[in-house]
Amino acid sequence: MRISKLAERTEVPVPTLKYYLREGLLHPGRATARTQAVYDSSHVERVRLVRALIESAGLSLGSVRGVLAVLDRPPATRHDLLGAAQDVLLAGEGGRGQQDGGGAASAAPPEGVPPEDPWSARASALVASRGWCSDDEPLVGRLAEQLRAAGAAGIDLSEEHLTVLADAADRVAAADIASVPAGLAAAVRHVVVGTLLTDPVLLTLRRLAQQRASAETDSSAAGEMDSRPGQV
Amino acid sequence: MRISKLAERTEVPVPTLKYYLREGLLHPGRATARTQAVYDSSHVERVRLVRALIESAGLSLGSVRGVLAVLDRPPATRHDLLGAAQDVLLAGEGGRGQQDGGGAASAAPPEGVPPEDPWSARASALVASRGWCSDDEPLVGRLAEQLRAAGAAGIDLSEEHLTVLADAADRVAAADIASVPAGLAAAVRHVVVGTLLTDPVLLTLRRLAQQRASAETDSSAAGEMDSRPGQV
DNA sequence: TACACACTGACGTCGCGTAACTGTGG
DNA sequence: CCCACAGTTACGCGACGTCAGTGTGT
Repeated sequence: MRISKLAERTEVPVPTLKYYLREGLLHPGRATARTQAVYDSSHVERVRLVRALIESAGLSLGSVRGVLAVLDRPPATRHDLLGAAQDVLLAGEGGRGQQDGGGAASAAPPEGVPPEDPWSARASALVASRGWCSDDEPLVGRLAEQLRAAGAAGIDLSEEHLTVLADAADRVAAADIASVPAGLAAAVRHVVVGTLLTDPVLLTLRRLAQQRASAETDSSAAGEMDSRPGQV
Repeated sequence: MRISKLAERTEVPVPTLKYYLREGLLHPGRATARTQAVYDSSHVERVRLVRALIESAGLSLGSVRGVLAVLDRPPATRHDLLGAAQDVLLAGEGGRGQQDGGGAASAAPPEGVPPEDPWSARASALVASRGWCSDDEPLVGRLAEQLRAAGAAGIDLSEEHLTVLADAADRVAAADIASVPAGLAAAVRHVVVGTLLTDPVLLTLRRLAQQRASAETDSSAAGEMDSRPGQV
């Protein structure tokens, strides 16, 4: 098929397809002449994948490029698979995370162990208590950063709450891994793309469930209300 | 304190603070003269909150504005609380979601019920089976859209997998609601900000747990590997 | 005077497309 | 001859700041 057909089948405008071609998000079609190229079902799938990652998972084009790179060059072993997949998943979902701390002058001297602020400590403790691999610096660091942000915003997660989150993550992850197909290429695709695309699903479900949970609490206690808007 | 002190305490540059002031993300300081204003701890908290929502939750400034509006004008009842909170949470996290479908000409006639594609049906069924309020159109619609995106990208969630996600969401939501403080203003803050800031935590934990789960599977079966990179 | 501040508008950068222009072939 | 296409460059737009100028108080 030619590009206009591809545009029609994917519901993506032709100029955008050309843009993706230029950006390397879409592999070139097979040229039949110097001004003619044909595209096949792989292109359709690719475009749909790109759109899903952008629209649903909220990835940037750059992150999508990284994902595609992994999918195209699947790692050789299943162990490498997860590593590569995690690298990609780290880059995805916003890309913001940790810039330099610049914490001015921490009181702690530059000993062997870095300052080890309470958030990092908590993150490490959680990971350790779960038996999760603690040698994965980037993810644990990201977790610490997120806990720090929550704390700075006035949200202090109770230990129980955090445990529930970790427990939920554990169950979800078990199901994730259990549903991975046998083939290596299919596996990497399923892990990476599946995780990225079910992340928003999980969050939506959380909101839906919150409504329900809140409705129950709501009906049980309906008298008390003090609206003191001062506490920001 | 004056603006330079505020900048120092929050580690946000003065021009950026002024920008936030202009954009209405930060309430003005109390003016002591026409060229002098003082800021207090509420400003410090506010800035930290804004930064956390932007950096950790990945919200846009516009979404942050919406969140702050709800925090500043908390709804009158607990029931309204959840509604308002959900509205905000819908707007947050990217804002992309559903544009017009433009599905050309669906075969189904324009009967009372809209086409009801399989993804919407599945979303509704899931919500119904869980006993979640099914009258919340936007969240269910978003869920359907996310399922559709996953399907288009070649990810078909099994019923079991989806159930695990929903189950996890249920447990998390119960913990979320259980940890809500008594005061109305504090409650809305906790629900909205807490959810937004623990969303990324949950996703990070999922990744961490995936590593662990994968490592176990990895060690159990280590012989089979067929790398056929053709399948996209 | 010198300085910090308030306020304003212009400017810059990056991501993500869109549109316009110039060929070339069926 | 016309139209669809390939390829390239230019342009636009929104988001997120950053800078520089001007005025005012201490």
